[in-house]
Amino acid sequence: MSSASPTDKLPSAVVIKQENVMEILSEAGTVPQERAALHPAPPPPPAAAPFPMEQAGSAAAGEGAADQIRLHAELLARNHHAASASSSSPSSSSSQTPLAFSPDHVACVCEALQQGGNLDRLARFLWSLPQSDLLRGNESLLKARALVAFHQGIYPELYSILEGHSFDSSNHPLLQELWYKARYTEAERARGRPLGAVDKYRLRRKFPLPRTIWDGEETVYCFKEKSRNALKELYKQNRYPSPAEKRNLAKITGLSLTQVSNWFKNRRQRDRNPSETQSKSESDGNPSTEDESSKGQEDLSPHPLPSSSDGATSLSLPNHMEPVYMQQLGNTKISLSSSGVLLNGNLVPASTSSVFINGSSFLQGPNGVILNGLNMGTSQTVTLNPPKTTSSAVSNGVSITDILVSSSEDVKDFKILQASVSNSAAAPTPYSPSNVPVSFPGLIPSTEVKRESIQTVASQDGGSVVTFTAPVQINQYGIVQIPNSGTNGQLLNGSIGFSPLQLPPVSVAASQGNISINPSTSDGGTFTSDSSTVQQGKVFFSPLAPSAVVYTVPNSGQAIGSVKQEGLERSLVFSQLMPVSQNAQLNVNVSSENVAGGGLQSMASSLVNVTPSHNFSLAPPSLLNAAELNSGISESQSMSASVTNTSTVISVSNSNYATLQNCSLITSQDLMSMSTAQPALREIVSATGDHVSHPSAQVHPDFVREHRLVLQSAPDVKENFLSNSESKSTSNLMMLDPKSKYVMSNMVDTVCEELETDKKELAKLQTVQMDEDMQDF
DNA sequence: CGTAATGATTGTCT
DNA sequence: AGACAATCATTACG
Repeated sequence: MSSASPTDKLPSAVVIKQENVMEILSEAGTVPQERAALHPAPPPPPAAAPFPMEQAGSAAAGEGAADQIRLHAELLARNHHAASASSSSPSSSSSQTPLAFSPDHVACVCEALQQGGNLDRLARFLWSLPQSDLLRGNESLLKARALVAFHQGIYPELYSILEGHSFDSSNHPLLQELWYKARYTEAERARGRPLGAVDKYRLRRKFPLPRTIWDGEETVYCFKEKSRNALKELYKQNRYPSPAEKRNLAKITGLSLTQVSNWFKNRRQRDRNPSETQSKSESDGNPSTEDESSKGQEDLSPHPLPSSSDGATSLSLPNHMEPVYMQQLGNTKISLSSSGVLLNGNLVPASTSSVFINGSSFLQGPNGVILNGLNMGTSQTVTLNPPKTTSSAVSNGVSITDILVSSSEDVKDFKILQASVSNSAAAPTPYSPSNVPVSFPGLIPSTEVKRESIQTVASQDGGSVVTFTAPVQINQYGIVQIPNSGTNGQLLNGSIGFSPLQLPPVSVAASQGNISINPSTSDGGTFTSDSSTVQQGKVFFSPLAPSAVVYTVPNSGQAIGSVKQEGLERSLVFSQLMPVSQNAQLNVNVSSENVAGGGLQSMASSLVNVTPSHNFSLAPPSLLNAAELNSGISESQSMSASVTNTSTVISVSNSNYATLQNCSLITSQDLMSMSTAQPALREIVSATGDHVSHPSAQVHPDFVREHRLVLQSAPDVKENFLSNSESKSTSNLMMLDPKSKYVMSNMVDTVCEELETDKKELAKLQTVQMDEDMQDF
């Protein structure tokens, strides 16, 4: 996502030809060279005064004024406004007299000169301008001044300009670049050597962009942890995913197809050459060596903790029990391989028989139960205990941490990291592990645990019991609240605890089918339709909106609500399953044959307030899953479904799309909006088409999507615009070349012409276009 | 500031 | 077109 990097040059998706402008400017007898001869000396240093006109009726000023006039005359003459231009005498441009040209004219000229890349001339022009209130807030002028300041190396002036005026977002890219480049240049001069990438990065950090030229939106370079986990998981299974798999993964992770491909590419490369990266953690182990499918059995086999081969004992879990590994990465951690569950966009690889349900993280075990809780409070007690031999349940109530129990080779990756997501109450402040009691003393090898904050996780022999003291709430991340609770408020992050979905590995392996919970559609088909490409046996839960599921533990009146897991029985106790948000409907489509077959069934049945049928739908509508968005984009059929129910964003984008495409006549407003959209479009394009900067932000994908749609439709729009404008003989401002690039043609002509009618629009338009071009500066 | 980890890009090969 | 190797760029950590 290089596009996100501030230093990256945006691809010149929009190219404005400068020849025309230059021709015009030089045609009227003032060839650039001539000008150079006329004005061999650079304008007075801006340091003295950016707009020296006031102070000087000097010859130099007069000369500048003459230059200005000449310039304007050139421009205007071509637009049949020679009369007005000629009427003005050189003296008319003095400070005492009103502007010979309107601010729009001045802006027009500034833009034209910027366009032509003739900064020296632009500098002279600016220098010649009188100080006028009319021009004071003129953004084009300010931008021109900034450019000139940069060009002349007067950086304090540049910074002052950039910080002193809140620029339109369309100008941000250019001005940001000026800002950074000025910083770089200053630093280079100071150090006397070229800057490296890291040096530049440090400068960017040291001199953050002023908000006047930056919307404050952070760029994200690294992928979300859950995305990486999903990638890793698939990688373990298949180092060479098919295009379909990549697409699917892209959907799941919210990454672009290119990013997914890049990731695999890099991963393979780095696994291949472990030498270059000594990172032990990497490799995920031995990627190449294991073919997940073949390794399935191995994966399933527990990996003893480093501390003891007999992990079970160390955990004070039954001996027969498989070792449990705890892992937590960011908001989510995935581990395992064979059959998986996807919740909230998190891919949970299927392991032998484990189900993860979690808004932002989950626990996984070989045969485990995953309960993840955030901020459950100290009172929360989780008990784990694998009944017979295979299953184990783990629940954590850590305020910041999620625990993931995994079964296998992921051991290397197992780490407990600080979770970034928690309920609102959770402060972003780093927590200190020391404050948090760890109740799995032996469970977490110190070497593997980076940060641990397991508050109360206990395991008991005798029965897997997960206990929560009352109230559990569901926060936006899916925290479940338990009604009836007494005093202690507890939050379960993860929202749903599935205790006993654990099935013998066999049953899981054999069972196939997907469970999908689609937040967006009534039919829930968005995911399912694609699920075929997904590995069988996986359960997909698309993002649980802030609503999600309410998981109530009966008997909450008791000190501890409990979910009991008994031996072979797969019982799951859900006392309440209620939609928390609007329209929230829980919709789970479970293939009949499926899954965990009995397991799920039992689950369903045990869910109170849930239809016994295999289907329940979760339709939390306010949020869209990135995956769905992507699917919507790539696959039109799914789009309609999404649109109906979920997000206004989508519908908006659709409407825009339709509008753009269908409009036979594009008004100036349309044009403007399109133009302003370009920066965004360009960003997207540069980002290999679709990298999402903030995949986590549910809204963001929408944004991207929207712009993608716009992007798609843009060519048509432009063409329409062109033909329309031409037919109306209003202007010929922009043209599209075969490569869909903008071509500024006869810019000055048109601009001046337009000034008569639609000055502002054109000026802005032009500004936008100019900005695009100015990237090269 | 050095460095590790990792995402992106480029050029080449098949 | 996709895979690959080499390399660059960004970010974070100490």
